[in-house]
Parts: sequence; C-alpha cells; structure tokens
Amino acid sequence: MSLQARYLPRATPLDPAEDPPGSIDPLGTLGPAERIAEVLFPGFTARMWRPRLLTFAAVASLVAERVRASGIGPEDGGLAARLGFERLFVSAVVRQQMREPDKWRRATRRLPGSSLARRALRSGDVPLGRNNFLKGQAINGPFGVLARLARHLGIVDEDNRLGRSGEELLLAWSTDEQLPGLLDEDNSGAPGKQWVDRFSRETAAHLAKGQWRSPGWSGWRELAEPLRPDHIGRQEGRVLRQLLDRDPIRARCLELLCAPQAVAVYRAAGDGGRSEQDRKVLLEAVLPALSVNEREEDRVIDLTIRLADAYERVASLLETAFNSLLWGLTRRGGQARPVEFEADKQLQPVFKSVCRQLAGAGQALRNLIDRIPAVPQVGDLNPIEPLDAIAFHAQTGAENPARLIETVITRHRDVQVSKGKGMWIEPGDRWTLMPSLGLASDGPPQPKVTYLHTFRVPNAYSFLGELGLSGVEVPDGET
DNA sequence: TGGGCCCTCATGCTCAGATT
DNA sequence: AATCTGAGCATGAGGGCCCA
Repeated sequence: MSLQARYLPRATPLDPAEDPPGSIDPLGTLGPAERIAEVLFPGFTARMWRPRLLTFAAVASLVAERVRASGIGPEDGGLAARLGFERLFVSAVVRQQMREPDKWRRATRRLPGSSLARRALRSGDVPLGRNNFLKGQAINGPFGVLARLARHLGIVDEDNRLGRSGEELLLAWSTDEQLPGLLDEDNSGAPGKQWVDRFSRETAAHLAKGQWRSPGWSGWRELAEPLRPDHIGRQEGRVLRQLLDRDPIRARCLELLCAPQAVAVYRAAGDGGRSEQDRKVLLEAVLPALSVNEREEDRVIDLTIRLADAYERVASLLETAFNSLLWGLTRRGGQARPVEFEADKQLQPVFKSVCRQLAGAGQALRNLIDRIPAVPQVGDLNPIEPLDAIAFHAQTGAENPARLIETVITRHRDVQVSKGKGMWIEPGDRWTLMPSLGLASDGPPQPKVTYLHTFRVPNAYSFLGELGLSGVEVPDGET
C-alpha cells in the first residue's frame, strides 16, 4: 500500500504553529495526589513491583564500586559500570528463561528491559548497548525504577553508592546464596568475593572492549541464578521486610494489608483495575481496621485515607465537568458559545449531578484540610495551598452549572499558564477546542467514582506477595 | 482439535514536573 | 537552562476464547 499525498499532515487555519497544549492533567490534580500517596507508602512509585530488584540494586552498586576502584571504567561515578552490569544481568535472566521456560517463567515478569534483551538474543545474540536497550536506562532500568525506594531504605546513598542497609542486605543475600565473603576487601578467595570480582571484571571488559560472552558461557547462569527476581532468600526477605518496616507509617500500612480480610478485598477488586483496588482496600479494609484512639500511626493513616478519598472524589468530579466541555465542543464541530453547554439537554443532568456531589465532597475535603496542621506527618509532605485551591473550586463549582463551567475553565487556564502551555479550550466569544483533543463518545461523560490517581496499594501487595504473603501471588495460570 | 481473532496487559517511550 | 525523575499512554505480544 503506497502513501498518498492527501494523507500527509497539512497546516490548516485550525493548526496553530505554536507548541501543542500539554496533553495530560488538564486540571493539575496529579501533584497533590502523589504527595498524599507518599504518606502511606513513602519511597514507592507506581512502577515498583519486584522487591528483589532492591537486592540487585545493592549488588550493582557494589560491582560499580569495584569497577571504579579498579580504574578501568570511565570517570562517571560508576554509572556506566552500573548500567553495563545491569545489561549483563537482564540478558542472563532472559537466557535462562529461554532455555528452561517452565523453571524461569516468573523470573522476567516486570523486569525492565527483558523483552528488549529477548529480542536481541533472538536476532543472533546482539550485544546489548545504548542503541538496542532501554532508552534512559539509568532511570527506566531495573535499578532505576527502584532507585527512589532503595535510597529511602538506605540501600544506596544519594550518589548510588552502597549504603549501610545495602551492606546488611548483601550479607543476608550472600548467606542465602552461599556466597560468603562477598564484602571482603582482602584476597581471601572466599566464594562471594570471587563472584563479585568475576562479574566486576566482566563488566569492565564489556565496557572497555565491548566484550559479550558466547551463549555457552557459564557466567550467564551463575549471574542469573543467585539474582533471579522470583526467588528471594529467607534472610534476605527478612532484611527487606525490616527495612520496609523502618518507617512506622509504611510498616503499619503493610501490616494492615496483610490481614486476610484486606487480602480478600484486594483480590475481589482485581476486576475493577488498579484504581478500584486502591479505593476499596483503603476504604473497606484498612480504614475500618484502624485503632485511632490507641495508635498515633493510625491517626495519621486515618486522616490520609480520608484525605485521599475526598481529594479523588473532587478531582474526578471536576474532570467529569471538564470532559463534558470537551464532549460538548466535539459534537459541535469544535466551537460553541458558553451558554450552549448549560442548555445542552444531554449535559444538563451531568452538570447537575456533578454539582450535587461536589457540594458534599468539597465540604469533606475542606474539613480534612483543616485537620492537616495538627498532623505533621501529613502536613510536612502536603502543602496546604494547592489543596485549599481545589477545595475552593469544588465549593464554588457546586453552586450551579454555570459556576461549575466557569470554575473548571478558569482552573484549566491557571494550570496551563503555570505550565507555560496553551489551553485545550480557547475561551472567548465562542469557545474553540484545540485539534486532536476531542472526546467523541456516544453519550456524555458520567460522574465517576473511580480514583484518577494511584496510591500504590497494588505495588505494596506485589512486594508482600514476593516476600511470602500468601494469596497475592501474581496469577500466571498454573495448576 | 486447530486456527484465528480479539482483548488484555506488560513494556518501553514520551512528556511534564522538580530540582539544581 | 539543563538535568533528572515519574506517571501517562501508545503499542504490540501473548493468552484465551470462539467457531469451524
């Protein structure tokens, strides 16, 4: 099929030459939600699933240090060595999986770079490097996605060098994997030291000479086996759990997630997607299990969950209102006068419903914000001003549909201005929808109850499952 | 029972926000 | 301004289901 000229993009009067408007978060609700999530599971992000990559991070940090000490690698603080070792590791795990799919089935799940490593292996075992591995490997690779938590736990420091907790973790790991003497400085010849020296040399040779071992090399297996992401050792697991429990709020949240009732709620909510898992577990399992009179951490968690819920209700209602404007404009060919939205028979019930629900949600949010200053663990992470703003918008928008429309478009304008971006909807006598931002569903958007943002509950359960909590293993269809 | 199609979800990249 | 970081989102691989 040939490409025809009429399908090529052409500038039209509707196609402004300036930068396109920001494509996500038109109401600026993401930032505050992230800060609320940070109270419950500090250090976690939405991409963290496999706790064993924390151990890998410690090992990679040690190897990078050894390569640096040897003076072979480039003078970059060990970054190149870390990334080189990481490529060897991912390739090593993928090789084992391709050789013995049954035994290694769960090893590469959510292992960043695994599919690129597999592709390189299939096309003739091409060495992994900058051009055929992860873009932005430093942050998107196995180390990178866990780096924030690894720092929180003291496994690595700000410069990604091995930290005190990292040493503790490595000692436990090396005992489990029968690699004693891992951290020896002298020429002890201990198995652990030999292992580290060997793969430090391999990493250095990979970096300096582009060395890439043949498929039959025994090192592939000996690298993959003790670090495979699906087998955490006993002592290693105990240390990981201790490190995660060092923050009292995170420890209490993890404890509450382990309750059978909470696990049941989590599993039952699986169909609704991750936002339903967040919402149901927090509201139906964790919140009722708190002892706010006896435990200080529980008071923090109680306020945070209530805050998260009120915030998400407000954010999703405002987004519904904004999407209604997009939908109304799309149906009118991208242009409409503001009064047409209020008069739209299909949008009227949506706006009315949003207003009605916003009144309660906005008041709830306002009451919770007032309690924040008394709880430093929440207040330190959550500036009041952005929360105040959204509560104010909720209460203003709740008055009537006209006020709602005005509030939402004003908030959108302020958000885009602060980002230095154009608006999705250009206001004026007639409002104009920017190209490619239309919303072309059959019916108007409906007020949603689902959370727009993630609160890390599924990530925490993934960690707990791999650390031995039963009932939350990632299902993979066996039996 | 085999083939094909559709849907789901993991994966990797892009872009926005934060920080220096 | 440049760099670093994180979530959103497009994409495509793979699994399941349906039909022949």
